[in-house]
Amino acid sequence: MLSAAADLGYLGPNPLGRQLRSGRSGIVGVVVGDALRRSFRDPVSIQVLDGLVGTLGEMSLGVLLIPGPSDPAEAPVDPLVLSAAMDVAVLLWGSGTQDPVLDALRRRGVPTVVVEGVPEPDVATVGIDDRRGMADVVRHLQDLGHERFACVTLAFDRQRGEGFVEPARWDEVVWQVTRRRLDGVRDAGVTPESVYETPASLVEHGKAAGFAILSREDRPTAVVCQSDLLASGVVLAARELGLAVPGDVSVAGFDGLDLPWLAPDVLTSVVQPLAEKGVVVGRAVASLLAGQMPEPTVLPVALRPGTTTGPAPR
Amino acid sequence: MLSAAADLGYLGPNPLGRQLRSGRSGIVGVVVGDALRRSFRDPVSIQVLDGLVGTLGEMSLGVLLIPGPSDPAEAPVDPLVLSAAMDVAVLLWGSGTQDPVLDALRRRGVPTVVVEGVPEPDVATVGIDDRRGMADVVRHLQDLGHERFACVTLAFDRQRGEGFVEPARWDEVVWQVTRRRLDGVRDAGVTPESVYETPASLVEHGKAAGFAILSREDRPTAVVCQSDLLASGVVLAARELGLAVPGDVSVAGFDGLDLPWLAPDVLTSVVQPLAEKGVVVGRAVASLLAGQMPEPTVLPVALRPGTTTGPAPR
DNA sequence: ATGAAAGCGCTAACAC
DNA sequence: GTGTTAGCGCTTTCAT
Repeated sequence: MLSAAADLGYLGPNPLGRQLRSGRSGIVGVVVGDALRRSFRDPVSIQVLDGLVGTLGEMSLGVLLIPGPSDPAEAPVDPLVLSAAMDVAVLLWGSGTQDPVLDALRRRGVPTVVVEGVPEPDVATVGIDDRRGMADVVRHLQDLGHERFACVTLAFDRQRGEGFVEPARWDEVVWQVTRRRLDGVRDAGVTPESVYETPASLVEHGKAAGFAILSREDRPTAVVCQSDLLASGVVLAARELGLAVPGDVSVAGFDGLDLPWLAPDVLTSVVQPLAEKGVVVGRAVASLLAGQMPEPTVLPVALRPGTTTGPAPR
Repeated sequence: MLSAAADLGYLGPNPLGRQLRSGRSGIVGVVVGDALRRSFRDPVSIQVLDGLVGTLGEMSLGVLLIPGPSDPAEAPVDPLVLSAAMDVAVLLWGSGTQDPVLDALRRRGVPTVVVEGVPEPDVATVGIDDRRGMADVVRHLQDLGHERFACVTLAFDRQRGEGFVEPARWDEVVWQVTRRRLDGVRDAGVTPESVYETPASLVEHGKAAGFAILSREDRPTAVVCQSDLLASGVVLAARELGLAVPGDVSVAGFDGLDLPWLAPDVLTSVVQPLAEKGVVVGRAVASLLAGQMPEPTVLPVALRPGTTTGPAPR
């Protein structure tokens, strides 16, 4: 009988019918917080996505990739956000309040998990204690005698500026990750001598920042970066400028990535549990599907001292 | 009136209804040829995916990520392949004939684009001329006087072995990319002194291969690698062994990636148009949706001589 | 036990 | 032009 059906051209149950009937698509829309080409080059997003896909796969849920806002000029909301079938949405790298993507999802009534965003009552949130992690790494540098700091930050907002930012703008940071990590530095009682904004977490931007910061006459003794890729760019810049790390300048990052090509150095960094974050997001998705609103989760981070930080010179 | 509807709890048109009605889900299932954690760490897949997502986005199509076969022990076909709604499927890194994933898609009647696979009449194929590219880079090395070659290859099959492979197995390569690039070496008239299989295109595996190949007494003068990540691992291994590149050993890769952390070296490589490949795949998807079977496409590659290859020693 | 029917939310066709 | 209806393929309910 089954073979008879096959002969007649029946190709198996049509998922569309089941989906309409059940009201469920089995799809989780994941808005990566940026153009895909950038997100995908970012090991941080990748590892979170990996943990997430694994967890969702066990629940027979698929991941629909949705590009986040890319060019400042372009429409901030991808059409898929507006019209794709999805049971739950995940915003990786949730920006601040008043995110147009989040607003659109709210209007559609799509339950949403925001990663690294601001906790709000109607969305699930998963984040890390990055403010404290940043404070920890700055204190580590203070213990080593450092007093003159520069910060290399992620983008402040959709404009994605590149270059030194005057102090007046330090409090006008729209993107939460950038903001919290900058606040962490100040929690340790430090006012950086300079803050350099980068448009994205890439080695090349870190390198540019490193050249800009370290070729000044009055260069700082410690450079604190908001990501490991940025930090490794700064290390490479220092090496090319003939500066010893950490002899002349200490460099610290954030994320706790493996950076084999920095060998023999190991970057001092704040380790965050990336794959676990993906798993926790997956569990939050499951809760929302079950009609529950999970508690906001804040995962711990840990300082990992490496070989790129050392006693302040002189 | 519209606001009245909103007040009554209407949240906009339900995509599920439209999908059932139109018979179209607007979703393209992309089977990444590997566990996501590996694919995502691979800049090659990422760039193709980026070009693909961009092109599909313009057509209002979404990308559903589907993990490929990961562990040899696990089921070779992800449940999503069997039951997710999708209008077209894309197999990145299509293996050989008799791919269980492709068979499953055939049975479901899902039109499919295979990337880097074997052309077959009922599926669209997009690939590159990698066999010829490999022959070109080997000839480049021959012109430099090299006669003693080692090859570092991608995985032969799902077993993903790691280590030297005896000549008897050189013709039993299941995965087509590996096979074609190995054939390319022989097209140039070279029989490698040794072939080293790696389980995945990662710097660390290249490093292991480099140590194994270059610490032998009778080491070759040229190491030809099937990917840039593998090649850069070999370069790092050579450096750590105190060998000069290209003074003592020349190293060539494949893909044409930017590898800033290899600086000041630029890897000699065969450049393939990665993002363009994604765009071409996107166009093939569009053809299939329009009911056409696009011609098999083979994109060109180009040798990019860098600083990691030079005259053979002595 | 097996079988018939209703309805999920939409769109396209048709009637007013 | 505005309104009604049929049906996409499935699952669930209800009747046999």
